[in-house]
Amino acid sequence: MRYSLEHKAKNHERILSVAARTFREHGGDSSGIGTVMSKVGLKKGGFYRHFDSKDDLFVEAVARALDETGRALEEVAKSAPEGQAMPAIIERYLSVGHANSPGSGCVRAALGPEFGRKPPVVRQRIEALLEAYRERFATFMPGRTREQRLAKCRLLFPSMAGVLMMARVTTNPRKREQILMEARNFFIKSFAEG
Amino acid sequence: MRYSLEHKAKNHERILSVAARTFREHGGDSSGIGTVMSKVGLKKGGFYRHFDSKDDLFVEAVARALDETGRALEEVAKSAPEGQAMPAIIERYLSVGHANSPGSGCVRAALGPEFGRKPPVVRQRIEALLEAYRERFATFMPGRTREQRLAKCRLLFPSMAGVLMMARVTTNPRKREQILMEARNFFIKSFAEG
DNA sequence: TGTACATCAGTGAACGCGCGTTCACTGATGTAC
DNA sequence: TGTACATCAGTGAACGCGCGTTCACTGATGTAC
Repeated sequence: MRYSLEHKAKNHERILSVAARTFREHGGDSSGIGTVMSKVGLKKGGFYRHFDSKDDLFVEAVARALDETGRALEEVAKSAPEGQAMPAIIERYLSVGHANSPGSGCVRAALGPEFGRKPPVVRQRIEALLEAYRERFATFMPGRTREQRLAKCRLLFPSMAGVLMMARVTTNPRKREQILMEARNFFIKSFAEG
Repeated sequence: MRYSLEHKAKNHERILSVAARTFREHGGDSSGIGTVMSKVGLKKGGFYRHFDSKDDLFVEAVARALDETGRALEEVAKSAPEGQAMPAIIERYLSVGHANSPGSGCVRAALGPEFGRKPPVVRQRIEALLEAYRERFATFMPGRTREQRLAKCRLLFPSMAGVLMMARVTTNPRKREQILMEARNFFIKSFAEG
């Protein structure tokens, strides 16, 4: 049977949303199309009416994840006191809550190494998404020129992603909190002041 | 037929060495036991005479990788001029050469997110390996107390791993070099001086 | 020193399973007349 | 306004493939006598 345009758009959204979460939780290589589709309530055969390939879904899911987490961080920044946007962003990024919920968190810390293993075409699409993300956050970054602010973003977000990713190895919640606290202090000192 | 003890030890080493490379190059989830074993020149059925499970191999391969790269960085540190050990380590870690060869590079930047997805028993073994690694490099880190030097390692290595991992997304070699250069400057200023 | 036997690294086949992708088919909806 | 037809989201089955793990079997080596 044929379905309405809204119907298709709604399912497209659902696939993206489920994929963005599942990929971040279990890794892109370990998340099958069949699993994603059945979580949506569809059969895996229907997948190719929505996406060209798994890599295509992967890029779209990364975009979706960056958009979700970017939006959340922007809100944090905007509701922070005058001049405290960047510290607020860092505090939130390096929070225990973020470390404990990879499925709804930063896609770099969850899938970073996979990006570099994708074929060049895919990598370029992801690169463009990350570039847009930096543009989005350069606004909140102190610095004289736009290029300086962008360069700081190019350094801060990957660094924090590395810390978050490694904090997730620790099974002990106290150690996890301590690592994150030390990192928050360091990055706020290095990027949000002076 | 039965084989000599040296024969077994040699094949055990070969499996570890191939796995350490293959896992870092393609990801642990995408590297099969069959592939690893056939690269060694054996059939996959023989794998379980050497390791309990794939997760067991994973941990041993991580240990192997940390040992290889740790050894290389130690040499860099030891042949650096007086007081320049840490800058030398940072320069090497954030080099184009390292970014271009994940298969023989830092296992954090190659497999980091996978660590956090492993069952607690596996994660604890990896945590212990990372702790030993920090102890190894705290020696070269400036700082008054042992705890201070360890804390700096806990921050520096994950941060650099994040930068390296994200630098690998860029397809453009010039951009890659620039990101790494900016990061080298930043981390040397933050960790190797003052 | 020589013989009998136990060990066990490696093989080859099998287990059930999920993978990404393709495709003929369905039937309600949107479109053209 | 009513009818005929094209569209296409979703199904269900199939494609060949590799996955992690198990196991009966092999035969040269190490061990015990």
